[in-house]
Amino acid sequence: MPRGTRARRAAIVRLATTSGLASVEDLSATFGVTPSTIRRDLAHLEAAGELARTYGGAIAVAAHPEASLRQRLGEAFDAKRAIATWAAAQIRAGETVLLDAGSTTGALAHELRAARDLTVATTGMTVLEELATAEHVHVECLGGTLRHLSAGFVGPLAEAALSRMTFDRAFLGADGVDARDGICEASLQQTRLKELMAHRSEKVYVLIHSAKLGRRPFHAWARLDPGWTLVTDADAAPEALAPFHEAGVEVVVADPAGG
Amino acid sequence: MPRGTRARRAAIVRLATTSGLASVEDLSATFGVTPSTIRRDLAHLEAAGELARTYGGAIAVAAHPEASLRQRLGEAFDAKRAIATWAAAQIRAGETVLLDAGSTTGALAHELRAARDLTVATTGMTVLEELATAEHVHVECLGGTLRHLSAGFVGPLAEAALSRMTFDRAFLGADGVDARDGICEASLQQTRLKELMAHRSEKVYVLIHSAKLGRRPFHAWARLDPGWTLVTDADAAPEALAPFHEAGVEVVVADPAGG
DNA sequence: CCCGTATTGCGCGTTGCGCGCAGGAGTGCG
DNA sequence: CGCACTCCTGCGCGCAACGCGCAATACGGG
Repeated sequence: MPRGTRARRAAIVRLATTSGLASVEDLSATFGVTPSTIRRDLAHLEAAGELARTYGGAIAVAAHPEASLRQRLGEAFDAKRAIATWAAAQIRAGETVLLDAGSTTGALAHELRAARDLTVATTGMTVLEELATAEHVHVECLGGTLRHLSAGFVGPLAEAALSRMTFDRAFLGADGVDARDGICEASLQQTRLKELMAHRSEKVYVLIHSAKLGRRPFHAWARLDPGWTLVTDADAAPEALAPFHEAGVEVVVADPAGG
Repeated sequence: MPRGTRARRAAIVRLATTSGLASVEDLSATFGVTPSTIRRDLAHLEAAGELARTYGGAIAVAAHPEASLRQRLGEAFDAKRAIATWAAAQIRAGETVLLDAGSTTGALAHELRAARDLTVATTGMTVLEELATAEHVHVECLGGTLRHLSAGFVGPLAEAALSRMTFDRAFLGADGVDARDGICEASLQQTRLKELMAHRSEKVYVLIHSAKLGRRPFHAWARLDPGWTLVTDADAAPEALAPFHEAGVEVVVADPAGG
């Protein structure tokens, strides 16, 4: 193998997956080889499933990695969909609901795309992306400072917007949840916002997949007033749910079949 | 529109996204139209970011189409990049800038992803998506009611957030622009917001690709105070720019090479 | 050293593509 | 009702990109 072939093909994949698109002409100029060679490279890479050919170039098959969020969307997909399906079924026509940031609330938004006569307010970009093309859903973004890690909004603008609205139901996510301490998050800014969200809503649901139950990864807590509902998936261990029952929290285990 | 065009294009998207791949020949046979028509359909759908063209057909774009990728697939990419590159070069370290909703401002956001010591406020989802993973850029979302068509925010929440901030520079998009009347949009809600955005900013730029110059597609206008700058691309006809020169508007023609 | 394998550049014929043109269907207006 | 306007459609043409075969070249093992 003439030297550099392997490296060149790897570089083509890297270029294509970072910029999304790569043209035969550009690649040819970049590597100092003829377009024929590039075409052959692309044919190889396409056969290997690393790229897709286009007219005049190649396109990344799975665009940017964007690991953190995409992976979180990927993991526990079935559990999140089950939770989201149950949550979506609680919502009545004409209501105004509040969706927190996070992948589980994003899954809920996905279920609501076909809804009509519904107002959704949110602090999460995943929710916005799901509902961006949902023509018949009225969407209010609360705004605020973008937290890059969670793709959600926090801070004064979000709090100010919250003070101008109330909601029939709030669906909150969490990094951890405890029967007495409430919701656990990485920062007090987030927990203050979640407390506000809960206070502005008639009914509060905490959507959390079973692996996060009982976890206490951080030390900022949002206390919740009695009457909230914990929604989790069927993999939840009974002993993990017991403290919530004892504390008088309503516990819902979402059926994967979509009940 | 001859009946069925809309339905056929929707069906093409469905076929492509379910089977992953669709050829021009097959589609032509399936719908009983000529390959030319299918190619035009695909061109439309590609510009809308719903598909990617391949040699002889089309391929489904990833489940969650990456913003920047959709933009590259979309129309007038080179022009928008040229405008965005010039605009990005105007911004100084430590500034706070305001980015309107729209694909051109999305392209500007793309150029700012690697920036440091910069605060970006925006009403556009394309901007948010571009900067979602830009760790070192401080992003403020103004919030508001989502306009599904333009993927931007308008209304009271956005206006309230604007009243709490001021900016060094504002970069506005437009559906049309006129030397005397200012910015043309589909609704007065949008134009009022743009007027507010302009008033809250030291320097105002209108980013608009040349095809929109002189177009008056709607009848809601945002008047701009003197001193604003029109930024367009090299395809702009001199006679289209003349009225702006006469009105004392600073006109910038962005060099595609990236000057 | 020799040989097999993989790669490269080049020229060829083929194929799909974009564009311009003309006709037709739907829409809004006087 | 006619008229202008817009959008979609089919067709033909020039062109760009493609795939393929050929000969030359580079690398690695026996």
